[in-house]
Amino acid sequence: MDLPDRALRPRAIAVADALRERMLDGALRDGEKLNETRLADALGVSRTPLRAALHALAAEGLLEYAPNRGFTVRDFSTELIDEAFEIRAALEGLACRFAARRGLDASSRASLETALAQGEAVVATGQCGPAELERYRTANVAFHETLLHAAQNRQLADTLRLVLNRPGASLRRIVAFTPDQIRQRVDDHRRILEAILSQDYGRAELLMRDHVSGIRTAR
Amino acid sequence: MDLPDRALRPRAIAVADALRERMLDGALRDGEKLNETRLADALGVSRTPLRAALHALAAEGLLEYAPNRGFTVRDFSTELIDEAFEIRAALEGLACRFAARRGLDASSRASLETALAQGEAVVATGQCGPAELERYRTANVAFHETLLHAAQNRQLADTLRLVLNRPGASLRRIVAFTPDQIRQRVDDHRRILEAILSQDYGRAELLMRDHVSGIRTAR
DNA sequence: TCAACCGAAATTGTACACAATCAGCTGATC
DNA sequence: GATCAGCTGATTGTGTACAATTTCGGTTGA
Repeated sequence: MDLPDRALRPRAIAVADALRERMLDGALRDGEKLNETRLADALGVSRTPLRAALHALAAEGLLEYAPNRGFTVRDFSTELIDEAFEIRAALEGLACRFAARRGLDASSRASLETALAQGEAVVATGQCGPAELERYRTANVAFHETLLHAAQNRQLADTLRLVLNRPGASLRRIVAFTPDQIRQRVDDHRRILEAILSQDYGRAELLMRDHVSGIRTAR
Repeated sequence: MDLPDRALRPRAIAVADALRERMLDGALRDGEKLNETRLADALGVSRTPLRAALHALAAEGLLEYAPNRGFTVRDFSTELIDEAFEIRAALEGLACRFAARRGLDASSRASLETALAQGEAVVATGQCGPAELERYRTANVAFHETLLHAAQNRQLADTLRLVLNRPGASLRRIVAFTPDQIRQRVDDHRRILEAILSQDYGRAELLMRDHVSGIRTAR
C-alpha cells in the first residue's frame, strides 16, 4: 500500500491523490472509519501530512469529519449517485454553453472531432465487448474533458472536478452495455458538437444536460 | 486578530472559518501571500492546525497552493465573479427544481412565505436606504437558504456552498441600489414560490436561474 | 438485569523541533 | 555589465512528543 514516491511532491498532496484514487476504485468502502495512525503507517508517512490530506478531502466532500472523532469515508449510495449525476448534468451543460458561446479554437475542435471519430469507429464494429467498451471509455473521457477545457472557466472546471471525483459519477464509469446504447451516446456527442460549432449555445447546453442525465437514467 | 474561542471546536476548523470570513469581508486581499508563521501568531495558534485549515481552504478553491512556496489568496476579479454567478445560477436553479419536484413541507413553505413577506414589506416602504437594504438582505438570504434546504440534496448544498463562499458571489452581497430593483427581485421571489407550489419544476428552475443571473447582470 | 459511573486504553488535536527547500544576496567570471 | 555559482536567512514540509478527548471494559449500586 505504498505511495508512488515522486519525491518532488509534498507527501500531503501525494497522500490526498492516493486516497482519492482508492475511493474511486472502491478500496476504501463507504462509511469506513479512517484510523489515522494505522493509515499513516500503511502509507508510510507520519500523521502530519496525512491529516492535512484528510482535511482537504473533507473539504472536497469525499470524507465526513466529526471533531474529535475523526474522518469517515462518505457514503455514496445509489440515490446519492443519482443526485451527483443531476449536478454533473447541469454543470457539464453549463460548460457546453460556455464553450459554444466562446467558440472552439482549432486544437479543441480537432480533439473533439477525433474523440467523436473514435466513438463512431467503436459503433461501426457493432460489438460491445470489453475491448469496445474500453475504447469507447477513452473516447468519452476525451470528449468531455476537451469540452470542459474549451469552456475556459476555471471555477466551473474546479466545481465539476469535485463532482466527478464522487465515486459513481466519474467520467470513467460507462453505464452502456449494448451496441445500441453506445450508438446513441455517440450520436449525442455528434449533435452536441454540431450545436457548439453553430454557436447555438442554448441548444448545446440542453443537449449536453440531457446526454449526461441519460447516462444515468438509461439503465 | 484573535479567534472567537469556542473551546469545543478544533482550532483547525475555527481557523478555517475565520479565514473564510476574512476573505469574504476583504480583510485578506486578492493574490496576497500567506506567511504561515506570521498568520499562526496573529491567530494565536501553532502552524499545525493552521496548515490543516489552509489545505482545506485550498481544496475549497479559495486559496492557491504551490508546493514548497505556500498559499496565496485566490484572485477573484470581476470576470471571475461573473463566472461564479453563472455557476451559482445553474446550481440554484437545480435546487429550485428539486424543491419543486419534491414539494415543500409545511415549515419550508412557512419560511419562504415569511421571507417573501419581509421582502414585500421593504418594497412597500418605497425607500432604499441602508436600513431597507439590510432588511432585504436578511429576507433574501432566508429565501435562498430555505429553498436550498428544501431541495434536500446534500451534495448540491455542499457544491453550492463552495460557490457561495467565493468572494463576490455570496448571498449576502446585494447588488440592488434602487427601490425598483428591489421590487423586481421580490417579484422574482414571488413567482418562483408560485412555480414551486404548483410543482412546475421546469419553470421554477428557469425562473431561479434567471433571477440569479439577473442579480449580477443588472448593474 | 440494568443503568450509571469510573478508569484505562485508544484515538484525535496541538505544539514544537528539525529537515528540506526556496529567495535573495554576494562576488567571481566572462 | 550581465550571468551564474554558492552562500545565507527565511519559509515550508515532516516527524514526534505530549495534551485533550473519546471509547470501552468492568464495577458498583439500585
